[in-house]
Amino acid sequence: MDSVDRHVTRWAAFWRDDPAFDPEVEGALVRIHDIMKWSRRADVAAFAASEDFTLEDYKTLHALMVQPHPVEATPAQLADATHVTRAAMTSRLDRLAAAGLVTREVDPHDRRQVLIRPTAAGREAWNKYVFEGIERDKQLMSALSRDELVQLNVLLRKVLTSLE
Amino acid sequence: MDSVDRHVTRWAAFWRDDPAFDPEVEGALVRIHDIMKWSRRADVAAFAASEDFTLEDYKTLHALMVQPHPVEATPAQLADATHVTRAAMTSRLDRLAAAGLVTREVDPHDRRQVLIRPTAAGREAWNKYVFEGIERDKQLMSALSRDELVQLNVLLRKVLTSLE
DNA sequence: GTACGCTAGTTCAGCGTCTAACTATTCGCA
DNA sequence: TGCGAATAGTTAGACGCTGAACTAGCGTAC
Repeated sequence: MDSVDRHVTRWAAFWRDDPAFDPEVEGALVRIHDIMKWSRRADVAAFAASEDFTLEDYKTLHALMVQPHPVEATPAQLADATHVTRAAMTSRLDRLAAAGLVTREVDPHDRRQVLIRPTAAGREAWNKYVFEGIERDKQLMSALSRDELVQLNVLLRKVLTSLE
Repeated sequence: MDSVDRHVTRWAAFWRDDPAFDPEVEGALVRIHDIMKWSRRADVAAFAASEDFTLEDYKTLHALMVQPHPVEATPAQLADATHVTRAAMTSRLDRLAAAGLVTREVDPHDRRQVLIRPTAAGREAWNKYVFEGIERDKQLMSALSRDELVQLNVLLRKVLTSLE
C-alpha cells in the first residue's frame, strides 16, 4: 500500500456503491501524475545549481539534437516535440539564441520558416547534461526489474496508442 | 510501436553502444509524461467552457472534500494534498472564498492556523464536476483490460513506493 | 517572564506557459 | 494573374506557480 492507495481508498468511501468510481483507474492516473512530479522535481533540482542554463533550455536543445535531422529544425517542429505552444518556443529560442547556443536563419526555400541549428557551444551544453539526465531517469525506475520495466512499457504503450 | 518508440529509437541512435542509455527506462518515463499531458489537456478542456470556475478551483475543492476530515482543513494540508506551495494555495483559496465556495476561519485553538470549510455551494460545485472527471479518467484508461489495469498499478505502486 | 526559535499563512517579484491578435509569406484556384 | 485562404513565427496580456521575505502567533528554556 502506497500513499495513493490510502488516498484513493478515502476517496472511494464517498461512492461506496457507485460503480462509476474505479479505484484501479484513479489509482493508475494518480500514480502516473505523482511519478511525473518526482521526475520533474529531480530535473529541476539538477539544474538549480547551474546559473544561466535552465531546464527548459536543456529540453529545447535536446529536442533539437534528437531530431530526425539533428542539424536543423523549425520552431514548430521543436514546439511539437516538447509539447509546448509555438509562442512558448519563440521565447525559449530567444534565450538560447542570446546565449549563443543556437542560430536562427530564415529558410531560403520558404521564407516563412526559420531554421534552428545548434552551435558548437550548444552541442557541448547538451552533452554536458544528457548523461546526468539518463542517470536520474535510471534511478527513478530502479525499483523495477528488467522484466517489469518491459511489462510496464507494454501497458503504457497500449494506453498511449489509444490516445494518439 | 507508438510515437515514443519512434522517438526513443532515434534518441538511442546517439548512444548505440553506450550501456548507460536504456530504451525501456526512457520509454516508460516519456510515456508517463505524455499520458500525463493528455490527462491534463482533457481536464483543462472540460473546464474551458465553464466561466468563473477553473480546474484549479475544482482540484482544491476536491482535496478539501476528500480529506480524512472532509469538514475542514488547513491551507497547508490542502497544499500538500495538491502538490503546490502554500503561496499557491493562498491564491487558490482567495478565489474560492471570493466565489463563496469555501469559508476561511481562524482556528480558536491555534490562532496561527486557518480552517477552510466548504460551503453548501462549494459542495454542490464539487458534485457537479466530480462524476465528469471520473468518466474522463475511465476513457483515458479504456485501452486496458481489468487485469492489465491491476497489473499496471502493481508496477506503478512499486515505483512510487521506492520514491516515497 | 522574557527572549529566541519555530510554525502558519500571506505578499511580492519573477518566470514559463497559454490564448489571441498580428505580420509576413506562400498556396490554390477562379 | 491576382486575390483570398492557409501557414510560420512573433508579440502582448493574463494566469498560475515558485522561492524568498515578511507578519503573527505559539512553545520552550533559561
